[in-house]
Amino acid sequence: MLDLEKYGVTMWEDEKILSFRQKLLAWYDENKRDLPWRRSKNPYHIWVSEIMLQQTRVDTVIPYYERFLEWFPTVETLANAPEERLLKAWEGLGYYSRVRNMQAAAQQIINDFNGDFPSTYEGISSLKGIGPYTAGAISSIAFNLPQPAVDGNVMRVLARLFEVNHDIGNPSNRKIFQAMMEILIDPERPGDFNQALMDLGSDIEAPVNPRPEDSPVKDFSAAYQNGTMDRYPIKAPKKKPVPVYLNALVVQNAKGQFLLEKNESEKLLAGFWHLPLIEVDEFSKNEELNLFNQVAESSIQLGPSPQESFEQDYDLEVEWQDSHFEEVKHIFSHRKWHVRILSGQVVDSKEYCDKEVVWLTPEEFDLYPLAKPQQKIWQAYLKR
DNA sequence: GAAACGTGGGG
DNA sequence: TCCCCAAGTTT
Repeated sequence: MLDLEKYGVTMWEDEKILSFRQKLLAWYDENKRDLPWRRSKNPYHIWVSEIMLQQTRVDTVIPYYERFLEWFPTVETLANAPEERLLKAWEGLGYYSRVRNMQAAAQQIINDFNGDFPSTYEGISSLKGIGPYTAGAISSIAFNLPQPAVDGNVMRVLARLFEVNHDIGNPSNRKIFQAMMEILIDPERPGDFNQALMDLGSDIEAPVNPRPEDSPVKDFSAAYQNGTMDRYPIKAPKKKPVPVYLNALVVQNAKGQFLLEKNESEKLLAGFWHLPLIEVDEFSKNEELNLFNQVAESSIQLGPSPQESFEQDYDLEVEWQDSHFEEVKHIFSHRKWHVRILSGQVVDSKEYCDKEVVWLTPEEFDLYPLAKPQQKIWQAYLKR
């Protein structure tokens, strides 16, 4: 057992702990939100909701949750879903490895657990994509096991209750909050206790504009009593996304079809389809001039233009258009894309290319999973 | 342990 | 516009 005193945390006496549980759960019973996944104890449903809720708001999740269970009503249907369908179900939600990991976990359940959702903390933890938070959440909510579910909300609430002087953004400090929760959690209603803290943390004890005076447990809160609410939780600022400059090539053939390519990367937006993208160091002001006037000259100094690289890589001959499109910007957690659109008509195609490409009419776009940047690029193209 | 991994809402 | 944030996990 972790020695909390070593981390400057003095745990309450037993009596105070009992009183806290009572106060918090009474508040939860009166104020809990009516959410779709709270009407179910089916571990598969709880699992789907918990994965979707990772780093994602409740309002965003609800429609995705409903549709996901229609498309994949059971672990088995999820295990056997084709990739395109899987990504389509998650299209727009972000952090797409979540759904890939879910499918891998569904296959684990079929193969290693005889198709039955594991009912122990250890078994649940063994599933792909389930870390300590999610294992605790499913264990406590679906199986009534006394396991803490320590997420950002819980750490923020606890940091204020106990004036914890450790950065909640540092993963190694998670163990402090885990140890506190192991003592505080209500053994009779662990799922409700965990969810009560999360509800409290997402609204009344929100990260910005909290209303601590409305908290049902303000009498327990050291930070509230000492007037130090603004100091907690301690959290280092995040790094800014790194700018990336890209040219998107929108090329159309004689049939009015556009070239799309599957992202074979295992990383960013893996498996999604996109208009071909060519990264450049930076946008230069004379780039547009290069296109029409100075291709040969610029090639010597700057290397091939994006258009030349594209025609070479895709074995196409393209007549480029002199169109100007609005720059598309898209911010990821770690990158900021600046995308310029270049458009043209295919003059000649060698009908061969080593990339996985497809020619689609705009009506057919819906059949393929397209992430947000691509949707933005297409909209900007249409606006012209 | 730091970095990668999406997107949308709100001040 | 910019910045922060949201029910994290994997590598």
